[in-house]
Amino acid sequence: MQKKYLAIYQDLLKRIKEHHWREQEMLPSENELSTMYDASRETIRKTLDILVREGYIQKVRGKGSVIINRHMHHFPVSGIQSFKELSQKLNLDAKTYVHQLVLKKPRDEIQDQLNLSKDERVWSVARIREIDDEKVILDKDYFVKAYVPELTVDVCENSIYEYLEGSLGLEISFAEKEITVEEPTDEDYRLLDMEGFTNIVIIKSRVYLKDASLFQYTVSRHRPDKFKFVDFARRS
Amino acid sequence: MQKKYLAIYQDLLKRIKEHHWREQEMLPSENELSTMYDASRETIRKTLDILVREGYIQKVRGKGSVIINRHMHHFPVSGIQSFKELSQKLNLDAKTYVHQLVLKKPRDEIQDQLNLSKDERVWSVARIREIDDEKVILDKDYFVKAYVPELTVDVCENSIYEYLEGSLGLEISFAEKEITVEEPTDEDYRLLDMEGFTNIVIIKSRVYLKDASLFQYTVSRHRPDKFKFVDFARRS
DNA sequence: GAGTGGTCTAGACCACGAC
DNA sequence: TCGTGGTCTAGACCACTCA
Repeated sequence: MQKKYLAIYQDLLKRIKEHHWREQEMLPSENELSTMYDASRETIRKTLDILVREGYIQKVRGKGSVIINRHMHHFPVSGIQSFKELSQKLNLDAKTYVHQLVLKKPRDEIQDQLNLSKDERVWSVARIREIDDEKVILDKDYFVKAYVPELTVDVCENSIYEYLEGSLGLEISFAEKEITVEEPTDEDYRLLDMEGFTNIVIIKSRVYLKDASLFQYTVSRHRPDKFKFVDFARRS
Repeated sequence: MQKKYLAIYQDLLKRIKEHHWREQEMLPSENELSTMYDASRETIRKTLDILVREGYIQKVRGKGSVIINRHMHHFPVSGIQSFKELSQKLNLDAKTYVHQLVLKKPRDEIQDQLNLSKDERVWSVARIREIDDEKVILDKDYFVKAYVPELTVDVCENSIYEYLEGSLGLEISFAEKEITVEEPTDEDYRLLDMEGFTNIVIIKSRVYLKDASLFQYTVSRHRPDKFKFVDFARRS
């Protein structure tokens, strides 16, 4: 049997997306849902927790669960997503060029970011992303060889994540990201169509697997006009 | 009695921060914790869920809960925080100047962002933040009068959030944020020390209360060199 | 096989909101 | 007072890891 709380979650999510309830309207109470889905109240609460976390509903003590009007649900751009997933969702005219693909001992900064021992090697990939025929993103990925033994230009051109999760069976779990804005380097000017822009948005990520091992470090450099980030945050 | 799962959470968090366990080390199992704290396993799981959500531990099925090495725990800059909380945590030399404080019918964009009816009024506050004697942030806040009946220059100079949560008893619950980079306006050049910078980082937020009502819209404009954002994201 | 976390249950009591 | 969500329990079975 598949997980009950996930099945209920998917059913509720579907109904929410189909506007089965208006925004500001109340969901059925936990007890009602419990009867409706033939599940214990704790199981219902588990599914509602997901909807709360994802910003679809807000629970109000003594009243019920309110459907939230979420402006930003239209821009599904946060969280952990591959460039391919993203460009498909947003229906972008996107191309990827592999600029570099080598297996080597990384320089100190990368070694430090990935907590590597002296002699470990990493796959170093540099890719240029073209959107609407403009080169606007430079992605530099570093994968620990212990987790990713092989990597080809073909895979890098298509989708590394599809390969990692599909063929290698790696399970990505969480990531830390840091966003800053800096001056472009010579390399940025050389590889990207910077037009008049004199700043570049830098997203540095450390990506972890399900067993909490760190396997990837990425530096993604975006031309500022093509950058947008959305976030949903709960207080404490 | 205070909530048991929160008490346990705080105790575990304290121990983690005191490096009671090394990174990569396992926490005691859920059954052991259950005995240690005289709590049911479900209660223990509830406290562990918080630690997982906040990125302190990662659970691994069949093994246990691993302490995560979280580089970014040193930069507590994400989530919902007031400028005062932030500057205190980061120990900044910061000052705030109130540039404008008026109660008025907002312009269309604001009315739209706050889902307001025709005649509702909002407090419109513009504040300039100075860090290390440079004016680098321009904050424009809009508060729905129905929730914030009164606002004074004094409060705006100190901390509006302290006033809202302390004196008014409002409970902030969650926020949607959107980060983009744009060209500075004349106003930015006039009010901020833009030095040579030709871009500005814009953070737009909608802030909601515990009952899911939208009460604040904010546009925060940062000089790019003084901007940094960190994020912790879980996959699906 | 023993131990771990993941799911699920039925029932209890509490705090809060609405009437 | 009644219904809501919030906390907590004791116990069950499953899926997974490791020796």
